[in-house]
Amino acid sequence: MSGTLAEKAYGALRHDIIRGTFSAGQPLRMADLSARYDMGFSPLREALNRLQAERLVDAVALRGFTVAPLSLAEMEDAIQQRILIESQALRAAIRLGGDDWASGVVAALYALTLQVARQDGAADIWELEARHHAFHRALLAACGSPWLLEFFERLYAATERYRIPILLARSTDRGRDIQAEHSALAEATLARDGDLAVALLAGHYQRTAKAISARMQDVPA
Amino acid sequence: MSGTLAEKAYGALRHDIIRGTFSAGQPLRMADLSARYDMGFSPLREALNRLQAERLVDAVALRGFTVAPLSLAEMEDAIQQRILIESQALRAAIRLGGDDWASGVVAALYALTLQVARQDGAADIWELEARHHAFHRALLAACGSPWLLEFFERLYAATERYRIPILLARSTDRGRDIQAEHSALAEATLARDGDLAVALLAGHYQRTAKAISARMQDVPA
DNA sequence: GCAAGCATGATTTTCGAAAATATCCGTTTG
DNA sequence: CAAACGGATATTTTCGAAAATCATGCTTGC
Repeated sequence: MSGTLAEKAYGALRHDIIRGTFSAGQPLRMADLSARYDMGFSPLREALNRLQAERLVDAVALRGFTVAPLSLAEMEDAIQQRILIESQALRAAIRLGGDDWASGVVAALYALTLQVARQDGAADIWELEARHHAFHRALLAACGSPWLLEFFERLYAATERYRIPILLARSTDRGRDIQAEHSALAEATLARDGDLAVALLAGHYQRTAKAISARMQDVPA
Repeated sequence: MSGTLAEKAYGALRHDIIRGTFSAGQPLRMADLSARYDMGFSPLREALNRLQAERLVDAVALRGFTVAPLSLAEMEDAIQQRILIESQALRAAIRLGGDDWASGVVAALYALTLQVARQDGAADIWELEARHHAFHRALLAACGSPWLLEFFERLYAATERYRIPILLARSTDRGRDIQAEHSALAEATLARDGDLAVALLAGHYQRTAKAISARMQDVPA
């Protein structure tokens, strides 16, 4: 029923890095990880190598692994390329998507809206984040290009690391109604208005980049 | 002076997969690899995990690794996304590149031309391929985006697997002067004519896709 | 005083065997 | 006869220890 230990290690490490359990730049020592996840070195090293290929961890020969650092420049690059990749994918999905895709978008937006409305404990921030990811993935699902979808996942993971501090601070971005942006984006998409949808998507991400940038300069570390 | 065994394994396996030493779909058994590369399982598994993250090998839990299969659809997708990624990167490089970048392009084109002129033994096909890769990389080097450059490398590796059979067959593509295409592309780039350069780049790749497609239907296996 | 050399301990990397799981093939059973 | 079962073999996956390398701090020599 369950997969291998290496797969569990990959999932757990990826989660803990993206969600900020391990801080950027922190060294990941084999002995510590072995104790934390209760497994030997072999599955851990396999997971770390996969994460290195995804640029979530850095590795130096004979000096082990560290969590990949965060930088304003990398974040801005990642957001800019997200706009490029996702604009292309969104136009393709609008062109190719059928009813299954359209109803998937509606469902994902609705599930996201439900969670946004629930303003209870901070624990649900992770559920909110999962649904946010699912919504953006649903928009592109019908694009027909495995490569675009993979690049989307890579860039989403890269930028999620930067968004977590904002989510945790619950800073309701003065004046920004993110859920309204999501609704408008979904509406334009379902109306098959590619130009408008892409414009809304780009605006959405540029505002996100601004918010992250502002926060990173406020709280450098 | 040398790195770890895992790094050697990664480089050797990547080379042997891209260059076609291992055929697509072939299972990669640990015992065989251990004998072939003269090392234990640990460094091999690390290399295979990295290659799995790059989609050059497939893995199924407890059933080991196989060389990722080739398909016409994946090739066409990869080429289409290369056009997207590299067009964006080329425009940025034209905008941002300085003298170092420009002379790098000239040097890479010249080195490629020298090798094209040498029509000697088939052994030099690999040198030709290395210089071809270097030329395309040089065009984009100044784009300023690590993410675009990484996607370029990923897609280049993916499409190189499809081009190898054509290179080996030395089929001089009836009527196609590839080196003239490279020269024209470099010329437009150095003249900072983004629109022309991007158009030439797209044409270059679309013709390549056609040639691969034609060959794949001739020689299905 | 201070840099270079050298033990010492910490950490990563690799190996070889053991454990876990899959695959094959002959047998049995309905 | 087909399908399910079971044992033997092949293969992957994981562990624990050994080997290799790095980091630290002390000593030595100038």
